[in-house]
Amino acid sequence: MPDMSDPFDLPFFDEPGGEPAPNPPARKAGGGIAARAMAARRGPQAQTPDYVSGLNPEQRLAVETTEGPVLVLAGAGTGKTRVLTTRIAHILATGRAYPSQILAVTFTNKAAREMKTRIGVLVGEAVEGMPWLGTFHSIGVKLLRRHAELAGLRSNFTILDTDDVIRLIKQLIQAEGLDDKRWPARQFAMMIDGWKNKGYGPKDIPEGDARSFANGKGRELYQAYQDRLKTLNACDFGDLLCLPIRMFREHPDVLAEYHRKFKYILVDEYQDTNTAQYMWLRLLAQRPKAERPTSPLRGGRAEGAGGGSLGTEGPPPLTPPLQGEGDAAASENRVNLCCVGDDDQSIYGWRGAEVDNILRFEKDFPGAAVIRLERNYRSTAHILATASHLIAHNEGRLGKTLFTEHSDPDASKVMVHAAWDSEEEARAVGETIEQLQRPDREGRRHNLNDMAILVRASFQMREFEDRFVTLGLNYRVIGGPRFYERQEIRDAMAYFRVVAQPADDLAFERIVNTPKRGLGETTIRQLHDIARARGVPMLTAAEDIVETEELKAKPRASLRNVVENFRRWQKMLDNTPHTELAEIIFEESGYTDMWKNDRSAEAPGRLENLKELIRSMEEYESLRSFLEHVALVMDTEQNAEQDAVTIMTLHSAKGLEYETVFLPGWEEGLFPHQRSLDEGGRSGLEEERRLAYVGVTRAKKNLHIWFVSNRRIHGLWQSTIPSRFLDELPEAHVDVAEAGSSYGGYGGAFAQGRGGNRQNPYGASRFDSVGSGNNAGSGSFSNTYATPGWARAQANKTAATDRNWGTRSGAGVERIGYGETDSQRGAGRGSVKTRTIEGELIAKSTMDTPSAFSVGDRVFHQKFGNGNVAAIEGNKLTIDFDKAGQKRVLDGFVTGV
DNA sequence: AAGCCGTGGATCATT
DNA sequence: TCCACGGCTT
Repeated sequence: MPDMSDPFDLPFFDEPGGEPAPNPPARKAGGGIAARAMAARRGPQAQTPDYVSGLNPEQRLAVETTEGPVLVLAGAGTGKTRVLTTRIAHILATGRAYPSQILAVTFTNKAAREMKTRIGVLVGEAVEGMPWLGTFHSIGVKLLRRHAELAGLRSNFTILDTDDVIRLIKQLIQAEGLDDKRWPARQFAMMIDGWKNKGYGPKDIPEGDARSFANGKGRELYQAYQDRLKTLNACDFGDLLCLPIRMFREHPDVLAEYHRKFKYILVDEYQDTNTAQYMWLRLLAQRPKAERPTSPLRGGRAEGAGGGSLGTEGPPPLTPPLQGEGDAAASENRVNLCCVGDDDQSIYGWRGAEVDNILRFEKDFPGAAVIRLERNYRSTAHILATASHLIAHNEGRLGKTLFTEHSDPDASKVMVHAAWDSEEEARAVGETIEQLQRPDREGRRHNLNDMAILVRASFQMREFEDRFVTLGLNYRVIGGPRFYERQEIRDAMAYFRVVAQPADDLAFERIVNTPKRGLGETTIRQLHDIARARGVPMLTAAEDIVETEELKAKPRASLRNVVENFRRWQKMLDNTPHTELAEIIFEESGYTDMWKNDRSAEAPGRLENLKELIRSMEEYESLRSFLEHVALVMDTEQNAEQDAVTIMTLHSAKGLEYETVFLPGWEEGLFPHQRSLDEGGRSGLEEERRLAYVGVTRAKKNLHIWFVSNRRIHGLWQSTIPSRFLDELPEAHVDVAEAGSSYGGYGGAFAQGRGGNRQNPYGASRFDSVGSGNNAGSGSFSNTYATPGWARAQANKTAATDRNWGTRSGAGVERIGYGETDSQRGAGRGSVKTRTIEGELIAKSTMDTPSAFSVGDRVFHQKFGNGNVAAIEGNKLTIDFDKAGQKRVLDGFVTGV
């Protein structure tokens, strides 16, 4: 919600004069929050309010434990949002607080929107009276607009997007006389973001970080960046968190004001909080008398250099002991903080999220109630068991086990499928989807809207798209380039920004020569210099310079025109409807003409987007409030109108659910992603596993997991081995699909009914031979292994497996979760009936893929011809080719001669 | 101002 | 392999 035009709370539901609210609001006759609250008070224990009646006992506990710190561990599909919204409704209805005394934070705008809507439904009222429900960033903006001067800004400051930031940093790098190719601005922008996520100001960054960029001038550059932001009266996304923290630290009186104000604090997706967000929360949640002997805010953290201070001018003091509210009643000191999250769904560590925040909650907030929501309402028992079994392989969990009370005897097991390569994978998934779409015996069909393909990396999407286009299957991709990131939208926004904020130099620079007006680099540079020298905005500098002889006639006339345009539009700002003004700006600036004259394929779409932009502006009351909205809300609603399969990454699937979910690409290197393992080690692997857990728990009824044995990565075909995660699935709940008839993949099966599981703490999850009298598809596998691919896979695997058993296991390599049953292994190995999946053993026991070749082997490569193996590194061979010289190739591409 | 070429990079991606 | 970007040419 935009509230730039109304920087203060809507008075409507606000607490009278900021005084505490011991009593429910008595104003506002009829309906509404107040009336509900009154009703609730009339009969305190008389009856259960209907909003809690549908809750299960744990949920109800989470809703009704309003006082003191509470951690709600909400497993996937356990009604997390319901608890949060009901809890708020409960607080309101029982008169514990006014809407404006509740601080509720989410990570995404989508989550905030959903909560607003749902609270609205519960309390039967639009939730305009919840002014402090929003994302960390939007609440940060609100705080900063109120207290801008305390943060060194003016209250009409600009929020820069990533694009602006990069351009600004680039200028700074060049100004430092550094090579902007050697030191990419984008990279530095990311570093700054990382620092701000940790709450580091320029003074606080680790020496190593400072040295690693810009010839060791990292710190100076960061400082220069902050200075520049200040002069521009601007801040970046990180500042929206960091500046309020700094402000609270430096102005305890202001902080105390908010301590008095916020009676209840709620946090969604707590496992995703980063260090800065954590500090922010701690500041707001801590009460003067709370005992916090080891608060990290006081620099108690080992790695928190300089106490994690944020200052740009000198290390800010450690949080002073907060006093002055001394006489408040003890109950006033309770930290009524409720954090809701799921440590098992923490998948944003790479973005600075600290799972540790949630793991540490009970230590941080002594006496915290921890409530576990484990009753799952989403998935079948098979899917839940699969998810639980998988995630049990992680260490350092708070520990939850999802269960369901609804068992469906007809529920299908989780299916694992194998395909030869990714193309076949796409084809097979497409086929399955088409099959599901056909009406079943009872004439029901599966909607495409109820199916999703969740990939690990976005490059996987293309193959599915290609295939679906061929099939004429509707699909929608979530997470592509976003609306507000499109060039034409950014240009348009830049025009608006210069009109609304004449000092916005970055916006000015962006469009001063768009469309082309003959204002080239030299003119801009001149403007820039003048503006800097005089300390005025570039627009002002431009206004001055056109009155002089400094510019040549052409650019001078052109620039004069630009200045006149902007001055005119600025005058219209207050007395012209903003959508109308927008159209005028597009017309008069020549911006629409620019695209009309553009004959490229995208041009019509861009014009369409501009119209869409104007349409979306209608919802806002002013240009300013629209700008505020866009700065914070970078996404737009997806139109879910037509029936279509959804394709998206696992990351963007968090929080969603589908009847049927496809999880392709479960191969070592892709999932878990190699880079995660390289950079994150064990914790990287665990985060990947949580990602797998998120994927599995998205499915309500049907789950299909796929892996292929050949995948093209960076243009090279690589032979791959099944993901270790496959092996971590519980055999009792998983079936391996038989090879599909039409796509000639290879299949496999679980050994069922071995009853084993004894040696394995998790229960064996063993892909094994089918030749042991199990039921699954008896006898139907033997005819599908005629493809060359299968043969090759077998050959490679056998060699690798032998090597593996011969050396690695003997060398004490960890074999997680494997029952040691040699007889089974012996039976399976080498037999034709041993399914590919046994390749799993390799993934399990070794981190790399041993090659089937040895140094000195004579080999043949299709492209390079014959050669000798010179070195082996995993599955990568260095080969001296007779003709082509030395090359590094993957072992899958050569054959022994 | 448009087009060609060489280079580098290539998980996830909110605000 | 393939794309995007920057620098260069025309």
